[in-house]
Amino acid sequence: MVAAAPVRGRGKGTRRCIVDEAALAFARTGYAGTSLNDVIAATGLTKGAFYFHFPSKEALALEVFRSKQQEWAAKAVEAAGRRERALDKLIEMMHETCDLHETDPAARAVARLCWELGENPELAPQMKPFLTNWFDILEDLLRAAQKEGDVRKDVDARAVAEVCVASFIGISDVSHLLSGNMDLRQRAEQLMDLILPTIRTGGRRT
Amino acid sequence: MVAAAPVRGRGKGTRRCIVDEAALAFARTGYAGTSLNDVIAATGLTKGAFYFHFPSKEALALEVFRSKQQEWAAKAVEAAGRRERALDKLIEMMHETCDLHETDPAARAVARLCWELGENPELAPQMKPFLTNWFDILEDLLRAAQKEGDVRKDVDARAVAEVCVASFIGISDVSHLLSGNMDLRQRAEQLMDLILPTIRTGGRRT
DNA sequence: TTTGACAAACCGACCGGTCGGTATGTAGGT
DNA sequence: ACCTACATACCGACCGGTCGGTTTGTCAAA
Repeated sequence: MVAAAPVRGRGKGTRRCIVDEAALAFARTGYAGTSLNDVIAATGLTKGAFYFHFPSKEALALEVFRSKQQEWAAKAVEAAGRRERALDKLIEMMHETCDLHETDPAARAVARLCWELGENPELAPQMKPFLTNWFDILEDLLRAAQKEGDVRKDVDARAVAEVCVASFIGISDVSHLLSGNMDLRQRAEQLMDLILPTIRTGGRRT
Repeated sequence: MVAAAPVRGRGKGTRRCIVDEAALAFARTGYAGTSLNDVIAATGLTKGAFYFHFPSKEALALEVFRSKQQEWAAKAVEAAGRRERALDKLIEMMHETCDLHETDPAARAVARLCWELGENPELAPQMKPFLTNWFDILEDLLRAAQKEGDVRKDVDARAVAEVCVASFIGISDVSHLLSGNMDLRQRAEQLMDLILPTIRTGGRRT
């Protein structure tokens, strides 16, 4: 009819395309605020094509969540590899995450879907690991930093890890609303300027 | 037709009822995820009654936002009044806010609506003051604490204020997802344990 | 090398239901 | 008589999801 159509990526590529476009949409308008029609229109496909690749809107959201989460974690691990000392790794990961949020508008989808789908009791168990995994990663780094002598031995590594993750999330939300993530790095550094002196070896009081 | 109905609170009370019920719904399912029918059903009213009091769903959300925000600020001011020193006022306000979130499930509506409506460019200007007002309040308290000698003179009061607000928001989100706000106080205290030593007079290093 | 069977990938019309919003009616206080 | 404060009934648009059908790629038998 119309020159036989462009024969899209034939399968795997199409699925990727849907996930990427959905990530953008979910990041912008949230899960409930995004209609499948929007996503489908953005991909240039049709409803039939979509439902061949995904059984439901919820399944799409879960895939977006998993996919973007993994992508994020991979970049963080790579960033950590650029440093030797554990405390430097932690800071480097934070900077890399700032980069990611500044560069990729779809990165926000992870957090948004986490809160929104986490409201659903049967989906919450799949959302919580997003947080607890980050808790674990930072806790491990902080413990290592303690062994390396950069962090005071009497700090509660787990507590600090959880505070750091939660605070960063709050900061990225605020930065998104107030400046469209333009000042994310600055805010993140201000956070670290407040926390690091407390946990670093050499100086400070209770 | 149906026994003339109970002649509800006749006006002002009905409006309040709608706002309260809507706040609960928005807190639970967000703006896009909440249907007017849900809210209306929860109030026991009908659509006609709702649209007598509010011109649109958006107007309702804005009223919920304003109302809950004011309620929150009032409690914070009252809490601050219980203390003498500015730094104590700040901490007391934080505790009061924890109480509020533990007690009132609708308190979350403020933050959720702020993010969700803030996405709308023409509504964002009305959402941002929610953050900047808190920034201002904490900044003033920190400056006062500096004058009272509780906070080091060389700390950037504005920066600390913004970090505190943003971090607290992140912490309350995390606490909500992981424990239904059960551990909010604990997390908030852990945050302060990390930040206060850095800004307090007497000890610490750069 | 052709052909025919089959599966993967995609199309687009269509479904019941729900959405936010409107038009009109009416009971009761003043 | 009039206005407030509701109830009832209804609207078109759009929602997530289904379905029958078409096209395209794969591969084996002839």
